[in-house]
Amino acid sequence: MTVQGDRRKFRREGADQRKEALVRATLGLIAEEGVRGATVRAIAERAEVTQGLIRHYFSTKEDLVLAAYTQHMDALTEQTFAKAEGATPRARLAALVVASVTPPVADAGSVALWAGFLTQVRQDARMQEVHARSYHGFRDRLEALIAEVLAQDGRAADSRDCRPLAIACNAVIDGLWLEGGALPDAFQEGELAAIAVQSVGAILGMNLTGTEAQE
Amino acid sequence: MTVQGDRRKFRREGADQRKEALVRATLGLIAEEGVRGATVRAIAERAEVTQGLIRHYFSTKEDLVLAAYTQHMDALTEQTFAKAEGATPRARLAALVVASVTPPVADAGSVALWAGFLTQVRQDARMQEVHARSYHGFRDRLEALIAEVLAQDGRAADSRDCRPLAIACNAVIDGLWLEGGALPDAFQEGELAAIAVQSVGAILGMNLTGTEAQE
DNA sequence: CGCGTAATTATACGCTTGCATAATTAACCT
DNA sequence: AGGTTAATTATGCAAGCGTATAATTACGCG
Repeated sequence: MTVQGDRRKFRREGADQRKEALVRATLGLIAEEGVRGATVRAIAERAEVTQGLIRHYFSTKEDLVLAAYTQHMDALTEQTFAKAEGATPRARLAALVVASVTPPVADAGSVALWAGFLTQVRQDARMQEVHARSYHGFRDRLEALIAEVLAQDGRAADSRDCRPLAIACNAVIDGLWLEGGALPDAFQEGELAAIAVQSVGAILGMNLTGTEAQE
Repeated sequence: MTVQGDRRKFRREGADQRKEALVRATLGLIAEEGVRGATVRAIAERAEVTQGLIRHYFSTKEDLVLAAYTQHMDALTEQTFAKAEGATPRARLAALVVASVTPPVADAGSVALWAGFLTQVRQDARMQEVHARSYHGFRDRLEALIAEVLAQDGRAADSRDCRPLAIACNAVIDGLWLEGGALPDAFQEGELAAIAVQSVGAILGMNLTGTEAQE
């Protein structure tokens, strides 16, 4: 004769699915409510489990946040480069630039997420590592693409020349990404994309406008 | 016969001085420990008062944070433009660009502060207002300076042309400011400044290099 | 000099937080 | 089938949070 209170029914799930659900819940909460809103209880509720389960999969909340940060940054880079398609290197670069300042990569939630994590990046060595890896990962791929574009034009394309260009292009992209996400109403539809393509073209000394649609 | 416990001695101060001390303590804590570390108790301790006094000057902690944010952003803009001196508009622009990506404007604390506040910007209408005012304040002054520079070269300088240029230049500056602050060890001394001057020059279609030292 | 009052301290309350631990139960194994 | 065990829930705890309120005290003013 069991007491049979109104104890909650549940299904057992694989560790990976549960972890991912918890990570998703964490990201959603930080994006919408800020780091402050991402409490253990709120995360559990959004993932439709009870709070104790979090401890079963992540030995501490810090670990969960680290996992969430890693996934978010990886997804951001991947999402951006996935759209960098085209016949010519120049077209791929233009497409990449446009994708960087256009939803879903550039939106208020992504920026809020990024900013929310930055605080913890300064205090947690593991977070710092993910941050550095993510930044360099993006920039190195950007530098490689820039090198391709320059080579196509018969211009010097070794790293000494390309590195500062990549840093500069990355900065414009980041700046516009940030401002678009933090102040969405300050710009017209497509305005940021046009400015981004124009500016990256200027920095590289070539005309990139229109190339994202070519071929 | 007073009980005379070891009650803390204190000095009375003007409202302005106390408010400013509390604001300074708040900014310092957010920069160093993150928003999480800026508790009422920690702020009071750093300002060398007891926590009750905060409520005497700010009716809520939110108000204190708003005051701190306002002061920080205003100081940042002011600090930057204060260094934008020079005989020619071109020299002033170059100096402004360099100052934007050089300490004390660009440093880890300032960036951390900015990121820490961004969360609250999305949730508090008053914070949002300060954010928008601060961004546009900086960009409008930048646009005016760009217009001067273009006019000197005999180029068109109305707002339709200058606005996108100002947005783009602002973005490079912000991007480099951000990356320098968030990842200080990834760049060499002066590297960001050189890239910034180079890139802004490219965007505006002119050579800005070296002008910050001229005259 | 002593009185009044605003500035400051002291204390406490109710809530939320992250984390620990014990009780339960769904699903797999033979 | 039924026992085993890992996944999940339920409950509790100590610490820290922002805020409220009452008790003190420094200081200007007559």
